[in-house]
Amino acid sequence: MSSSSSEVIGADEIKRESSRALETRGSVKLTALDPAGLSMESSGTAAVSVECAPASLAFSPEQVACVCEALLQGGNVERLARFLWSLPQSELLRGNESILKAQAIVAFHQARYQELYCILENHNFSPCNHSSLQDMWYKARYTEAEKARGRPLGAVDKYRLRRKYPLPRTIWDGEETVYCFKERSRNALKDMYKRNRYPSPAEKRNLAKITGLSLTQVSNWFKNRRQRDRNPSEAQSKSESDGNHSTEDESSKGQEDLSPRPLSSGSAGSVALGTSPAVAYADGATTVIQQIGDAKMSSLATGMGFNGDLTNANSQYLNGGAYVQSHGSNSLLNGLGTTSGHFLTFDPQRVSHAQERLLGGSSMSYASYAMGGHEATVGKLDGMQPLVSHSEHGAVPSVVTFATTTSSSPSPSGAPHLSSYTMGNLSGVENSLGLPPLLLPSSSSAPSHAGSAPLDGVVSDSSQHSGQPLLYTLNQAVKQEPLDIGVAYAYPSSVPLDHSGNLGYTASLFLSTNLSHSPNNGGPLAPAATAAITSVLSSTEGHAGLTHTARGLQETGGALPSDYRAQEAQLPLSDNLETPAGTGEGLPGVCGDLDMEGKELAKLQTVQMDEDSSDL
DNA sequence: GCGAATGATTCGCC
DNA sequence: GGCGAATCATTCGC
Repeated sequence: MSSSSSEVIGADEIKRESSRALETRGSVKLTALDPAGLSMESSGTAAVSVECAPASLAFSPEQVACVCEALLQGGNVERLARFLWSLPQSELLRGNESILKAQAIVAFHQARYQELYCILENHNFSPCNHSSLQDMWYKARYTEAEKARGRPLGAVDKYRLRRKYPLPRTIWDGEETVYCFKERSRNALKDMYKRNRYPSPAEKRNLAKITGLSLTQVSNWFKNRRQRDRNPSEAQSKSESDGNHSTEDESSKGQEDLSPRPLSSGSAGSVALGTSPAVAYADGATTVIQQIGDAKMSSLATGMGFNGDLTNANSQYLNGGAYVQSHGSNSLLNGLGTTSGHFLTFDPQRVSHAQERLLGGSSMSYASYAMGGHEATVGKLDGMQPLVSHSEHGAVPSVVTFATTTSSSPSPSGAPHLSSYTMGNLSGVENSLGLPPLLLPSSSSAPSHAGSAPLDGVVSDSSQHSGQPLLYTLNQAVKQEPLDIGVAYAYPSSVPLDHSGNLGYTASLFLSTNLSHSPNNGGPLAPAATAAITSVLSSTEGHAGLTHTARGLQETGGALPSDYRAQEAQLPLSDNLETPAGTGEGLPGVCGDLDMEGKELAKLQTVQMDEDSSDL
């Protein structure tokens, strides 16, 4: 608990205040001065004042969830626990996922593992939470076992625990993984390998996107596969494991043919070594690519498969297991004058390794999925309107203002880095910045965004802040971003309580007391976090379900880091939305698969409060 | 516990 | 930067 607990109103007091307000129904004016801010006076004011009229005295479920998310991102479990404790039992029993997740994390952190297991086993969680909850599930098992055995667990011990305590289906999609790779991913890799042992970088990227693996994993897989194919003994074992159907045997035989070694052997074009054609289906017409000699043409075949609409290729790949391309091949083969039923012959023996790659690559026109898909979302989103206006809206009955600073160098471990609202360009800004009002989609003007697009809609609004671009992201969850901005800024905002109708002073008070500086309690919650939560709490009912996350890009430190974007791509999206996979080091995802990097991010997001966490 | 299978890493080469 | 080779670490089945 914070040393400033004498000054900061605790959760119990929040409850009392809430009850009192219930009785009086009168106007409440609360002012809390965070003593922690006194030390910050040199760089800014830390006074937190709250004035609010209790339009309603309870959080809406969405607001509770948003606060939970924000506190989760902040990483201060104690605050989260206090907040949960302050909630009425009815709120806890609603089964809101964010609350459940928060409860699970608190239980995990407090080593109440049975409670954790109970929560995880008895509530269905959305896929975007699976990864972190799975980590929690296993880590709790490990910790229990370690305590029971009194010694650290080895890899095998952990493996056996994982087998002993399989993930509940509530936090697992049910798809089996073998050696960390899902079967469908492995099939996709094998299928590609049968066509081309040396996929181009673009093909690897596509595979990474399809399989949900990282580019490195894909490359490693091909490298290992080639290496073990070259080893006769391993080839035997491989054929044993892979020889489940005739095509495998054929390909296995062809794999020798596919090896780079025979490139210069034999008379060119005279011997058809790999005669089994690669067949692709183009809009119903069959295009056959016949492999003659070293099947370097397979590169083309592969390119054909992935050419065009990767999204299509993706879904078909995953759904069918077998490789089917409905229309992508057309665009590729256009230049070759292909019509249905044509045979394309190709003699790779005349083509060098590099030429082959070049040839294959030149024939393909991959959509740029690198960051393009994500960046494309950066732009002005119509239908946005200021939800929180400046204080000149005097008619707004309630005002929540706080000014604080980050110049006290937030602690690297405990300081929450919720940068849901961060500045786009802080260069040259010394102390305080006034943040523009948050933008939220108009409920009437942007109906098409409801439930889908706004979840990852990034809005650039350069008009609000001296021409400096600000990005606002609307997400389902407030995300944590490691952002250490060495400047202070203030966020004045009006809170139209009459919009939400149920933002009670409890919320504001909670913010004023628990979200303000509390350096002895894990450090101050970043102003960005506070601003985000405030924006959340000031949301209207029409925006319920959305966490309004205003986030900017800090240009001072350079461009948005790639992992940031990667993480962005992991945002929970509707199932019908394509997740723009990052470039390379993949992002399989919290919502879907995770690449290693993404997993780590997800882990960090959820279990970072575990300070002595070593094996994450 | 053991061995095989598999993914990841390192190193040298081109 | 990608590749092959060697090697390590982990996963998996027995």
